[in-house]
Amino acid sequence: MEKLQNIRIAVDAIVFGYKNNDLYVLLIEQKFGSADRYWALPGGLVQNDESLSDAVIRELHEETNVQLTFMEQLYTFGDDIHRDSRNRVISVAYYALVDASNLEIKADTDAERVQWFKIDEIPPLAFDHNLILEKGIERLKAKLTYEPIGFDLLPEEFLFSDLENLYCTILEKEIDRRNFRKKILSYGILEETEKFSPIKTGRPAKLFKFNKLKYNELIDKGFHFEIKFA
Amino acid sequence: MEKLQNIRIAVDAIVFGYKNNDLYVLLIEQKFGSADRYWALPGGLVQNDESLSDAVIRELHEETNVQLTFMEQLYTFGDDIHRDSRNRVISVAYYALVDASNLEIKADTDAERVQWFKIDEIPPLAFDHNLILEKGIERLKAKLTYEPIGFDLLPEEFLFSDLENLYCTILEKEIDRRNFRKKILSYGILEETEKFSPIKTGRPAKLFKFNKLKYNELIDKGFHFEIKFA
DNA sequence: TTTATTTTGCGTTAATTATACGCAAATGTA
DNA sequence: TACATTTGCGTATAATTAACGCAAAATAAA
Repeated sequence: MEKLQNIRIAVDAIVFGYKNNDLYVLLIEQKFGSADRYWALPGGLVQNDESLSDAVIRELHEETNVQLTFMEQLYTFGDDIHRDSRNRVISVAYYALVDASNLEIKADTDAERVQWFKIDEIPPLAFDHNLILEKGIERLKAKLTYEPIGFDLLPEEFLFSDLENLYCTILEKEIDRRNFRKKILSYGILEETEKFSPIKTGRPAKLFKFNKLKYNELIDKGFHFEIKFA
Repeated sequence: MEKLQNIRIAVDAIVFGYKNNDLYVLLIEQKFGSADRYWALPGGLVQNDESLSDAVIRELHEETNVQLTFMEQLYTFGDDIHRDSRNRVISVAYYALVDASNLEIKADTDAERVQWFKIDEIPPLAFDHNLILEKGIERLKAKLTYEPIGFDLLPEEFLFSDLENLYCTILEKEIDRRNFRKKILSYGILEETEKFSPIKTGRPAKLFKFNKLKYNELIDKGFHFEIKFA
């Protein structure tokens, strides 16, 4: 007969933030391992009476203060049976977005440090977390082109140039500013505010808001969001 | 301190097949439960020393003879902690494609029946398998439009009208036969054979083959497969 | 006070792609 | 021989995308 199943199940979360025209990821460094310290994605074992998504929320709350604007399951990593050298652990990875523009993460505790890392300055991570992160970035890039999740990385009110820069930097592509603006505006999912940017150079720019209600209405009518580039 | 983790991990597989101009799914009915018998997706618990995808392959092999042409992880179902009434079980769902046109599934054993079900004639399934299947169909539909996985549901050599019908029936949309043909041919990923269809009505039609090598070459050059409809 | 500099916001045109068809060719059948 | 059926190729038009031009509104410099 089969041996009793002895596999642990964990969740890990990729938290993406965008600030200063760069994409960041939230990492933690556990200190109780004393010997080799590694930066890692926030996460941990799932509790018996807890749903997977609740487990992610809990782990993130324990380690950070971040207010998520979007969260979605990414992939389950369980093909490498030695991804954790101590035990067989299968990890259900999630990725989440936050408005990092004016966000405080929790102060470091005795147990761990928490820090934002630029996406192109990621250190070697614990377990297979570099792999997980890679897959997360891939997914973020793809999703950005067919769902309006870019707004979840920006403040409630933002400049058109912010949105444009977000797309350029994350997708690592050049886009024509004017065509981009025309396209997004044609969808009718942005609301113009009366406010102007506090920036002191060039022509003052209006602040815009994403109208999620309007977006959902359009979706019901068969609308499909899409941003493509050469 | 935390209670020891007591969560089981299983895999389930949606096997899609296409024949007679209809999409089918492979279901099994376990008999040892005696009382209430339910049709269910093939699957089972993951073994300690086995990768997730190996577990799927093994379970499918135990229950069927199918030769997979495509397999991909779909989603991990673990938000409903009572999805299995007996134990907490988290299921990693996969979906796979086969050429069902001339395929024998295993004969029914004492333990279970195996059968193809038309996608619009699915009975109530065990656990949350109807939900899993729904998500699988959604994914299949989406993927069909941006990756050439339709060929994995067809025989090695197929008619253009087969391919066209496959897209029409799975996506439940009408398409213009001539524009569809033009579009696919323009990609240069099909190979014409010298053979003709054995069908005895209308003008004889050439058999085509999907040239995967050519497709991969194009992908490397930045090609993007896409089939859109009104 | 003028003159650059910078960034926004709105337009125009050409190139490409999608859509909607027409129609002859090649077979089997009445 | 005429007819029904399905394939295979083509063409005209509409719609969308891509590539730019340029004035407006502010600050900074001369």
